[in-house]
Amino acid sequence: MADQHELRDKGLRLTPQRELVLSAVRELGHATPEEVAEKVRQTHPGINLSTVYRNLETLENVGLVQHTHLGHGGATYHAAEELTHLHLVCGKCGSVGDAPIDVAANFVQNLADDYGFKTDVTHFAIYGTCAACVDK
Amino acid sequence: MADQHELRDKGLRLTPQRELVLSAVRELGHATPEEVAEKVRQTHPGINLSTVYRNLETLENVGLVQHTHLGHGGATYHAAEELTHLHLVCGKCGSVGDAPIDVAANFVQNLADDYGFKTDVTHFAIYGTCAACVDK
DNA sequence: GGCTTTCTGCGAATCTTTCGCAAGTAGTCA
DNA sequence: TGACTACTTGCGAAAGATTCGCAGAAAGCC
Repeated sequence: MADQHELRDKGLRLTPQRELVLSAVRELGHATPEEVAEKVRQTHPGINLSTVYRNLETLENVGLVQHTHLGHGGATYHAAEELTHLHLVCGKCGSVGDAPIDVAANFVQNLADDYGFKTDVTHFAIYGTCAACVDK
Repeated sequence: MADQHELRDKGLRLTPQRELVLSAVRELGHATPEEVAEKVRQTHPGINLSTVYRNLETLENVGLVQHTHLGHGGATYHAAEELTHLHLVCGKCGSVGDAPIDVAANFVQNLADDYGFKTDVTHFAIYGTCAACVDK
């Protein structure tokens, strides 16, 4: 794990808290700030929620993590390198499925062609009803 | 305006507050609860924010309005009959553009075919960078 | 080792949304 | 029209999420 280089290269100080926040995001796949804090507390019990928020923001500024809106209110964070799928959120059962970004390829292309809009499909979840709930 | 029928037909009582909330949503196109409250206060200064929230929820339950996530945290509300477009939110300048749902037609189809997922494209905004900001 | 600047922890402040409760009122029935 | 009941409103408080200010801690640099 070359956290040391990654963080230093971005002009950030290397603190235990910061490294832990970053690796928690990577391990969790997607997580709310609250979940990240809980994960980090397993190895560093005293960490403060404010610190988690601040580090998520900092890491996002330098491009190491990104957040996505999965619904309700809260954002969830991902490691930037894992953002290769989009999220299918079911409004009925609340499940979150994944789909490769390819399925959106021509949608993205349409928006680019017709509106000059450069879409980041991963930023917002795709809302709807999952197969299981449709069948009911 | 046949508010009277619409609301009564849904089994709701016809209160000035409720009518005003509904017509505010219709006039504003899309608006946060706070904006709806502000609009309603122009004609009914004493209205309480809780009342706005409760009415938006009630109106949503009977299908007269719907909410969409445009970003940050808050939801924005639309009149149900106007939900014929999707929202293109620019992460740079914050502008919200519209596009007909047709541009997403084959994306929606892909998700249905491959995942059995029935997509409601209007519920979440589409995030990205608008033409004006791309050019910069 | 000492210095400067950036972080962290902590508590308080904000903001948004929800709740409980008592008073008000729309719709209903005689 | 007058009373009755159930649904609504206003208000204040509560809850949850996120941000801020500040003082002490510690990372990186010489």
